[in-house]
Amino acid sequence: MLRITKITDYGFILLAHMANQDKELLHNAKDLSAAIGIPLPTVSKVLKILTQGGILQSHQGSKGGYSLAKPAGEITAAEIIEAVEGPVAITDCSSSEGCERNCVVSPSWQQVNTAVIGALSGLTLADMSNG
Amino acid sequence: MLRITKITDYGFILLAHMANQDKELLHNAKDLSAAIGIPLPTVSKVLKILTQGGILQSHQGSKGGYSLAKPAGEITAAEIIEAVEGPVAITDCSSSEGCERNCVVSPSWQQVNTAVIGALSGLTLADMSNG
DNA sequence: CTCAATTAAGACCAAATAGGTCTACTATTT
DNA sequence: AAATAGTAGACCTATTTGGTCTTAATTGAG
Ligand code: SF4
Ligand code: SF4
Repeated sequence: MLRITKITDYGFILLAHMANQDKELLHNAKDLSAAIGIPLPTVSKVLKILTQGGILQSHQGSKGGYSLAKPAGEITAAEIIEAVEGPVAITDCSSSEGCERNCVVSPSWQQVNTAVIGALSGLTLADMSNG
Repeated sequence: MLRITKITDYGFILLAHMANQDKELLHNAKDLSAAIGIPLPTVSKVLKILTQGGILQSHQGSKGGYSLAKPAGEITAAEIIEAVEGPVAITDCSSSEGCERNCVVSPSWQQVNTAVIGALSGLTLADMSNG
Protein backbone atom coordinates (compact mmCIF):
# COMPACT_ATOMS: atom_id res chain seq x y z
CA MET A 1 0.00 0.00 0.00
CA LEU A 2 3.06 2.15 -0.59
CA ARG A 3 3.68 2.82 3.07
CA ILE A 4 6.60 2.14 5.40
CA THR A 5 5.84 -0.26 8.24
CA LYS A 6 5.35 0.83 11.82
CA ILE A 7 8.57 -0.84 12.84
CA THR A 8 10.44 1.27 10.30
CA ASP A 9 8.65 4.37 11.50
CA TYR A 10 9.65 3.60 15.08
CA GLY A 11 13.20 3.14 13.87
CA PHE A 12 13.30 6.66 12.50
CA ILE A 13 11.87 8.11 15.69
CA LEU A 14 14.45 6.33 17.79
CA LEU A 15 17.33 7.26 15.52
CA ALA A 16 16.28 10.90 15.36
CA HIS A 17 16.14 10.98 19.14
CA MET A 18 19.61 9.54 19.40
CA ALA A 19 20.96 11.87 16.73
CA ASN A 20 19.77 14.84 18.76
CA GLN A 21 22.04 14.00 21.66
CA ASP A 22 25.69 13.46 22.44
CA LYS A 23 27.01 11.02 19.87
CA GLU A 24 29.04 9.00 22.38
CA LEU A 25 26.22 8.55 24.85
CA LEU A 26 24.92 5.01 25.08
CA HIS A 27 21.15 4.71 25.08
CA ASN A 28 19.57 1.65 26.59
CA ALA A 29 16.27 0.27 25.44
CA LYS A 30 14.48 1.05 28.68
CA ASP A 31 15.32 4.75 28.69
CA LEU A 32 14.51 5.09 25.01
CA SER A 33 11.18 3.42 25.58
CA ALA A 34 10.37 5.91 28.31
CA ALA A 35 11.59 8.88 26.29
CA ILE A 36 9.70 8.01 23.13
CA GLY A 37 6.60 6.43 24.59
CA ILE A 38 6.78 3.12 22.76
CA PRO A 39 6.55 -0.12 24.78
CA LEU A 40 9.87 -1.64 25.79
CA PRO A 41 9.60 -4.97 23.96
CA THR A 42 8.89 -3.20 20.73
CA VAL A 43 11.67 -0.66 21.16
CA SER A 44 13.98 -3.51 21.95
CA LYS A 45 13.03 -5.33 18.78
CA VAL A 46 13.55 -2.27 16.62
CA LEU A 47 16.95 -1.51 18.11
CA LYS A 48 18.01 -5.09 17.54
CA ILE A 49 17.01 -4.91 13.88
CA LEU A 50 18.79 -1.61 13.38
CA THR A 51 21.90 -3.08 14.91
CA GLN A 52 21.77 -6.09 12.63
CA GLY A 53 21.41 -3.71 9.72
CA GLY A 54 24.55 -1.85 10.73
CA ILE A 55 22.82 1.42 11.57
CA LEU A 56 23.45 1.13 15.30
CA GLN A 57 26.36 -0.12 17.33
CA SER A 58 25.50 -2.07 20.43
CA HIS A 59 27.29 -2.58 23.68
CA GLN A 60 26.19 -5.53 25.71
CA GLY A 61 26.17 -6.08 29.42
CA SER A 62 25.53 -3.85 32.37
CA LYS A 63 25.79 -0.17 31.45
CA GLY A 64 25.46 -1.23 27.86
CA GLY A 65 23.28 0.32 25.20
CA TYR A 66 23.20 1.56 21.64
CA SER A 67 24.82 4.36 19.72
CA LEU A 68 24.86 5.41 16.07
CA ALA A 69 27.33 3.43 14.01
CA LYS A 70 28.10 6.48 11.86
CA PRO A 71 27.63 10.26 12.05
CA ALA A 72 24.00 11.22 11.48
CA GLY A 73 24.94 13.11 8.36
CA GLU A 74 26.16 9.91 6.77
CA ILE A 75 23.11 7.75 7.46
CA THR A 76 20.51 8.05 4.72
CA ALA A 77 16.80 7.33 4.93
CA ALA A 78 17.28 4.75 2.19
CA GLU A 79 19.81 2.88 4.33
CA ILE A 80 17.53 2.85 7.33
CA ILE A 81 14.57 1.53 5.38
CA GLU A 82 16.69 -1.14 3.78
CA ALA A 83 18.05 -2.18 7.14
CA VAL A 84 14.56 -2.75 8.49
CA GLU A 85 12.46 -3.87 5.52
CA GLY A 86 15.04 -5.02 3.02
CA PRO A 87 15.64 -3.55 -0.42
CA VAL A 88 13.23 -0.87 -1.59
CA ALA A 89 11.20 -2.31 -4.45
CA ILE A 90 7.94 -0.70 -5.42
CA THR A 91 7.01 -3.76 -7.53
CA ASP A 92 8.24 -7.33 -7.73
CA CYS A 93 10.10 -6.54 -10.91
CA SER A 94 12.05 -3.70 -9.38
CA SER A 95 13.61 -6.03 -6.84
CA SER A 96 16.52 -8.31 -7.47
CA GLU A 97 14.36 -11.43 -7.73
CA GLY A 98 12.28 -9.89 -10.50
CA CYS A 99 8.94 -11.13 -11.75
CA GLU A 100 8.23 -13.97 -14.14
CA ARG A 101 5.58 -11.98 -16.00
CA ASN A 102 7.95 -9.61 -17.71
CA CYS A 103 5.37 -7.08 -18.78
CA VAL A 104 5.44 -3.85 -20.73
CA VAL A 105 5.13 -1.55 -17.73
CA SER A 106 8.12 -3.01 -15.96
CA PRO A 107 10.67 -0.48 -17.27
CA SER A 108 8.52 2.36 -16.00
CA TRP A 109 8.46 0.87 -12.55
CA GLN A 110 12.21 0.62 -12.60
CA GLN A 111 12.29 4.36 -13.28
CA VAL A 112 9.89 5.13 -10.46
CA ASN A 113 11.80 2.89 -8.12
CA THR A 114 15.05 4.63 -8.95
CA ALA A 115 13.44 7.99 -8.33
CA VAL A 116 12.13 6.87 -4.96
CA ILE A 117 15.48 5.49 -3.90
CA GLY A 118 17.04 8.73 -5.05
CA ALA A 119 14.73 10.78 -2.87
CA LEU A 120 15.42 8.54 0.10
CA SER A 121 19.16 8.59 -0.46
CA GLY A 122 19.28 12.35 -0.54
CA LEU A 123 17.90 12.61 2.95
CA THR A 124 20.15 11.97 5.93
CA LEU A 125 19.33 11.31 9.55
CA ALA A 126 20.86 14.70 10.34
CA ASP A 127 18.36 16.33 7.98
CA MET A 128 15.53 14.48 9.63
CA SER A 129 16.38 14.98 13.29
CA ASN A 130 16.57 18.43 14.82
CA GLY A 131 15.66 20.24 11.59
CA MET B 1 6.72 -2.45 2.83
CA LEU B 2 6.77 0.35 0.28
CA ARG B 3 5.27 -1.72 -2.50
CA ILE B 4 2.15 -1.34 -4.62
CA THR B 5 -0.41 -4.11 -4.22
CA LYS B 6 -0.98 -6.82 -6.78
CA ILE B 7 -4.38 -5.43 -7.64
CA THR B 8 -2.75 -2.11 -8.49
CA ASP B 9 -0.12 -3.88 -10.53
CA TYR B 10 -2.80 -5.74 -12.46
CA GLY B 11 -4.51 -2.43 -13.05
CA PHE B 12 -1.45 -1.03 -14.76
CA ILE B 13 -1.06 -4.10 -16.93
CA LEU B 14 -4.67 -3.91 -18.03
CA LEU B 15 -4.56 -0.19 -18.68
CA ALA B 16 -1.34 -0.43 -20.65
CA HIS B 17 -2.87 -3.15 -22.77
CA MET B 18 -5.90 -1.02 -23.47
CA ALA B 19 -3.80 2.05 -24.19
CA ASN B 20 -1.95 0.10 -26.87
CA GLN B 21 -5.05 -0.38 -28.94
CA ASP B 22 -7.74 1.62 -30.60
CA LYS B 23 -9.06 4.09 -28.07
CA GLU B 24 -12.69 3.58 -28.98
CA LEU B 25 -12.59 -0.20 -28.80
CA LEU B 26 -14.51 -1.67 -25.90
CA HIS B 27 -12.67 -4.37 -24.01
CA ASN B 28 -14.65 -6.88 -22.07
CA ALA B 29 -13.33 -8.57 -18.96
CA LYS B 30 -13.26 -12.02 -20.51
CA ASP B 31 -11.10 -11.05 -23.44
CA LEU B 32 -8.78 -9.02 -21.26
CA SER B 33 -8.43 -11.96 -18.92
CA ALA B 34 -7.41 -14.18 -21.81
CA ALA B 35 -5.06 -11.61 -23.28
CA ILE B 36 -3.26 -10.84 -20.05
CA GLY B 37 -3.35 -14.22 -18.37
CA ILE B 38 -5.00 -13.18 -15.14
CA PRO B 39 -8.10 -15.07 -13.94
CA LEU B 40 -11.42 -13.57 -14.95
CA PRO B 41 -12.87 -12.86 -11.50
CA THR B 42 -9.76 -10.95 -10.56
CA VAL B 43 -9.64 -8.99 -13.79
CA SER B 44 -13.27 -8.19 -13.30
CA LYS B 45 -12.63 -6.86 -9.83
CA VAL B 46 -9.78 -4.66 -10.97
CA LEU B 47 -11.75 -3.20 -13.87
CA LYS B 48 -14.61 -2.43 -11.55
CA ILE B 49 -12.33 -0.58 -9.16
CA LEU B 50 -10.72 1.39 -11.96
CA THR B 51 -14.13 2.39 -13.20
CA GLN B 52 -15.19 3.55 -9.76
CA GLY B 53 -12.00 5.58 -9.63
CA GLY B 54 -12.83 7.30 -12.88
CA ILE B 55 -9.95 5.84 -14.87
CA LEU B 56 -12.15 3.68 -17.03
CA GLN B 57 -15.51 4.18 -18.62
CA SER B 58 -17.82 1.21 -18.65
CA HIS B 59 -20.59 0.18 -20.94
CA GLN B 60 -23.01 -2.36 -19.58
CA GLY B 61 -25.02 -5.00 -21.34
CA SER B 62 -24.32 -7.24 -24.25
CA LYS B 63 -21.46 -5.95 -26.42
CA GLY B 64 -20.48 -3.84 -23.46
CA GLY B 65 -17.02 -3.42 -21.99
CA TYR B 66 -14.52 -0.88 -20.80
CA SER B 67 -12.54 1.92 -22.39
CA LEU B 68 -10.20 4.59 -21.08
CA ALA B 69 -12.04 7.57 -19.65
CA LYS B 70 -9.34 9.93 -20.90
CA PRO B 71 -6.49 9.88 -23.41
CA ALA B 72 -3.58 7.78 -22.14
CA GLY B 73 -1.35 10.83 -22.12
CA GLU B 74 -3.58 12.45 -19.53
CA ILE B 75 -3.77 9.58 -17.08
CA THR B 76 -0.93 9.66 -14.57
CA ALA B 77 0.48 6.82 -12.53
CA ALA B 78 -0.38 8.77 -9.41
CA GLU B 79 -4.04 8.89 -10.45
CA ILE B 80 -4.16 5.18 -11.09
CA ILE B 81 -2.61 4.28 -7.75
CA GLU B 82 -4.96 6.63 -5.95
CA ALA B 83 -7.93 5.15 -7.73
CA VAL B 84 -7.03 1.67 -6.52
CA GLU B 85 -5.35 2.12 -3.14
CA GLY B 86 -6.46 5.55 -2.07
CA PRO B 87 -4.21 8.55 -1.45
CA VAL B 88 -0.47 7.94 -1.59
CA ALA B 89 0.86 8.32 1.95
CA ILE B 90 4.22 6.87 2.81
CA THR B 91 3.52 7.35 6.54
CA ASP B 92 0.40 7.95 8.61
CA CYS B 93 1.37 11.59 9.01
CA SER B 94 1.64 12.21 5.29
CA SER B 95 -2.00 11.31 4.79
CA SER B 96 -4.92 13.58 5.44
CA GLU B 97 -5.84 11.87 8.72
CA GLY B 98 -2.38 12.48 10.13
CA CYS B 99 -0.87 10.86 13.20
CA GLU B 100 -1.44 11.71 16.83
CA ARG B 101 2.24 11.34 17.67
CA ASN B 102 3.39 14.48 15.91
CA CYS B 103 7.07 13.65 15.92
CA VAL B 104 10.20 15.41 14.73
CA VAL B 105 10.67 13.34 11.58
CA SER B 106 7.20 14.07 10.27
CA PRO B 107 8.20 17.08 8.10
CA SER B 108 10.82 14.96 6.37
CA TRP B 109 8.26 12.36 5.50
CA GLN B 110 6.06 15.04 4.03
CA GLN B 111 8.97 15.95 1.77
CA VAL B 112 9.56 12.37 0.72
CA ASN B 113 5.88 11.86 0.12
CA THR B 114 5.72 14.93 -2.07
CA ALA B 115 8.70 13.71 -4.05
CA VAL B 116 7.12 10.31 -4.58
CA ILE B 117 3.84 11.81 -5.71
CA GLY B 118 5.82 14.05 -8.03
CA ALA B 119 7.55 11.12 -9.63
CA LEU B 120 4.25 9.32 -10.05
CA SER B 121 2.50 12.37 -11.44
CA GLY B 122 5.15 12.90 -14.07
CA LEU B 123 4.52 9.53 -15.59
CA THR B 124 1.51 8.98 -17.83
CA LEU B 125 -0.11 5.83 -19.04
CA ALA B 126 1.12 6.72 -22.52
CA ASP B 127 4.69 6.75 -21.21
CA MET B 128 4.18 3.40 -19.57
CA SER B 129 2.46 1.53 -22.37
CA ASN B 130 4.13 0.97 -25.71
CA GLY B 131 7.21 3.01 -24.75
C1' DC C 1 33.22 -14.65 41.91
C1' DT C 2 28.66 -13.42 41.86
C1' DC C 3 25.01 -10.61 40.78
C1' DA C 4 22.47 -7.33 38.32
C1' DA C 5 21.84 -4.97 34.10
C1' DT C 6 21.51 -5.16 29.44
C1' DT C 7 21.58 -6.87 24.65
C1' DA C 8 20.68 -11.22 21.33
C1' DA C 9 17.96 -14.55 19.16
C1' DG C 10 14.06 -16.21 17.93
C1' DA C 11 9.58 -18.34 18.96
C1' DC C 12 5.01 -17.17 19.32
C1' DC C 13 0.26 -15.42 18.80
C1' DA C 14 -3.11 -11.99 17.52
C1' DA C 15 -4.62 -8.50 14.41
C1' DA C 16 -4.80 -6.46 10.08
C1' DT C 17 -4.32 -6.54 5.18
C1' DA C 18 -4.35 -8.44 0.78
C1' DG C 19 -5.70 -11.83 -2.67
C1' DG C 20 -8.98 -14.10 -4.78
C1' DT C 21 -13.55 -16.22 -5.74
C1' DC C 22 -18.40 -16.39 -5.81
C1' DT C 23 -23.37 -15.23 -5.99
C1' DA C 24 -27.12 -12.35 -6.99
C1' DC C 25 -28.47 -8.36 -9.47
C1' DT C 26 -28.88 -4.80 -13.23
C1' DA C 27 -28.45 -3.06 -17.85
C1' DT C 28 -28.19 -3.55 -22.91
C1' DT C 29 -28.31 -5.66 -27.30
C1' DT C 30 -30.35 -8.88 -30.44
C1' DA D 1 -37.30 -13.24 -24.02
C1' DA D 2 -32.55 -14.65 -24.01
C1' DA D 3 -27.87 -13.93 -23.95
C1' DT D 4 -24.11 -11.04 -22.71
C1' DA D 5 -21.66 -8.08 -19.87
C1' DG D 6 -20.97 -4.97 -16.05
C1' DT D 7 -22.20 -3.93 -10.56
C1' DA D 8 -22.20 -4.67 -5.87
C1' DG D 9 -20.65 -6.64 -2.24
C1' DA D 10 -20.09 -10.66 0.69
C1' DC D 11 -16.90 -14.08 1.76
C1' DC D 12 -12.91 -16.99 2.87
C1' DT D 13 -8.01 -17.85 2.81
C1' DA D 14 -3.28 -16.71 2.88
C1' DT D 15 0.15 -13.56 4.06
C1' DT D 16 2.10 -9.92 6.47
C1' DT D 17 2.57 -7.12 10.31
C1' DG D 18 2.53 -5.83 15.17
C1' DG D 19 3.65 -6.89 19.42
C1' DT D 20 5.08 -9.74 23.39
C1' DC D 21 7.60 -13.24 25.68
C1' DT D 22 11.15 -16.55 27.00
C1' DT D 23 15.66 -18.03 27.21
C1' DA D 24 20.28 -17.25 26.49
C1' DA D 25 24.78 -14.62 26.31
C1' DT D 26 27.67 -10.66 27.71
C1' DT D 27 29.63 -7.26 30.57
C1' DG D 28 30.46 -4.13 34.52
C1' DA D 29 30.35 -3.48 39.51
C1' DG D 30 30.80 -4.80 44.06
S1 SF4 E 1 6.89 -7.31 -14.42
FE1 SF4 E 1 4.89 -6.51 -14.76
S2 SF4 E 1 3.72 -7.84 -13.47
FE2 SF4 E 1 5.73 -8.26 -12.83
S3 SF4 E 1 5.92 -6.84 -11.17
FE3 SF4 E 1 6.72 -5.73 -12.89
S4 SF4 E 1 4.95 -4.65 -13.53
FE4 SF4 E 1 4.13 -6.14 -12.17
S1 SF4 F 1 4.17 11.66 12.94
FE1 SF4 F 1 5.98 10.57 13.45
S2 SF4 F 1 5.10 8.69 14.19
FE2 SF4 F 1 3.40 9.63 13.22
S3 SF4 F 1 3.57 8.77 11.22
FE3 SF4 F 1 4.67 10.64 11.05
S4 SF4 F 1 6.68 9.95 11.47
FE4 SF4 F 1 5.49 8.25 12.08
